Amino acid sequence: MARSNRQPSRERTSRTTVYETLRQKVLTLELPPGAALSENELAASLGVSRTPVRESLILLSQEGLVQVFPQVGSFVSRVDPAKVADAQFIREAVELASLEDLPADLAPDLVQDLRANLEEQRRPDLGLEEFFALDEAFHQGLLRLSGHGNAWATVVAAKGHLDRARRLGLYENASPARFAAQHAEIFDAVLGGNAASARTAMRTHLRAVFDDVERIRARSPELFATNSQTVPVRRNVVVWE
Amino acid sequence: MARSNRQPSRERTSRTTVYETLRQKVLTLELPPGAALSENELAASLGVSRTPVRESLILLSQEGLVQVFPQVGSFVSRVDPAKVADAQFIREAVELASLEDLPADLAPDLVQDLRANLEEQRRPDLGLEEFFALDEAFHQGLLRLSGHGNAWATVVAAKGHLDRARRLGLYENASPARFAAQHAEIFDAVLGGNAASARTAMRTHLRAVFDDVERIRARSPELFATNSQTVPVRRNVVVWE
DNA sequence: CTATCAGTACTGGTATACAAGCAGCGGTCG
DNA sequence: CGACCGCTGCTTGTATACCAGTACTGATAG
Repeated sequence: MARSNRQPSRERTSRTTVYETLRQKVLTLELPPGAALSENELAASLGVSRTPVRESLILLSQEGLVQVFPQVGSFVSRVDPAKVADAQFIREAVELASLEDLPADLAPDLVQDLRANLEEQRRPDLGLEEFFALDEAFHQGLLRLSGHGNAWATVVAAKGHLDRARRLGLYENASPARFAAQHAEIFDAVLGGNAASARTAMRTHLRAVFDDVERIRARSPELFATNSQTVPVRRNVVVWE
Repeated sequence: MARSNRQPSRERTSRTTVYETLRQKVLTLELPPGAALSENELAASLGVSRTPVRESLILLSQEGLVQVFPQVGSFVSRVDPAKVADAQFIREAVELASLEDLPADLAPDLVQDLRANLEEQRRPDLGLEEFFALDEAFHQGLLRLSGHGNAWATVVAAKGHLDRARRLGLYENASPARFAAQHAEIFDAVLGGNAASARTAMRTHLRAVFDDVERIRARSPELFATNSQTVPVRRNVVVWE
């Protein structure tokens, strides 16, 4: 067997790379909702054994991004509108609350980072994935302003379903410019110390994508969970060679 | 053909029981912060193989309750004051936000549950663990009133460090009566439709334990993480028999 | 033709074997 | 005496073997 580059020195284990790879593929919809994930197939394609793959799937399962049915199969979770709503509620609660804790004088370096971030968002040739990365950094940066940057990890863990819905929405109308403008509006209100309008702008912004979910659902229902209990279906194993 | 309502027949796996057992022992401080967790020892004592134990430790590690150092060992995380603060912030944000979403007419059955819960909390011979269980149910019940019951799972995942600090505090003064009274106060304000006083009462309540953390830390510093980088130390393996 | 029922190939769950790294002990050599 | 260095026993990481359960397939009986 070909032995891959062995370098498990510290913290960089096979499991972490497999986990990050799979998580990214799920969030970017490269692995679409409903896709079957075979531990054996993933292990073979990633060049590792079942163990790290399996442990990654367990982690993703705890995040709600993957569903594991014993003796049946593992599947990318369909986007659950209820979970999208939950994530929306949590995110709004946390981000709005952080605006209340903004200090009188903001940390200059954090402000500078946010400014540069907004500048990047205005680039006309921005790709969607680039915009998502900037968006993530922007919102985490806002949390940092009030000293609650670590809370972002919790928000991230909860908003997997929301993120996939967001991507579905952006893949359709593909207009990050509108969100970039909203970001700038929030930022200006924060800089001006106008807490009330910052709250309003933030709430408007966070609900913009959320309101699109039903529209997307009507167009691509197969990506969403049915209200009834999700049913695992083993796909036909028809291989031509 | 009607597809049979397939429910995950074997949700009860070794891993889930091991995970729940370990998590409970960590939260109740039966496994105190800093304790060494050997996968082999745990497997032997629980009567299973390393696999489910290991997978449980990975899950607990993702929750921040356990730290795993490759090739060194696994340890129960020391209570991190920063994470306690993060959990406090998130919990306060979510629970206060839910109060804003309370419907005009509350669901009668949920109200009845909460009323019975509060009645239980008044029992004079209530044990600490019983009180904790009631406390959890009460707060989740409040979230349910506003239709955000599922958000509790996210709060639970984030508040592991906070819970351990709470237990440390309660083990000392052991007066759940004060918290029970605060619960009743919140509930009365909710029933009366007085959103403002409900918010105030909730905030006061949630911060009561939090303010005790520093006092506890002064008395039992070994249970808390040092601000400097935590250093894993392999304990001496001296066994007399 | 239809219904039934084994066969079978797959699934994830668990147990086990082996690999690689860290720390302390104690002998050895300068 | 002191620095070094391999031995030893532990740790977690990974690979693999085996198990129980499930669903599709296809032959077979009615």
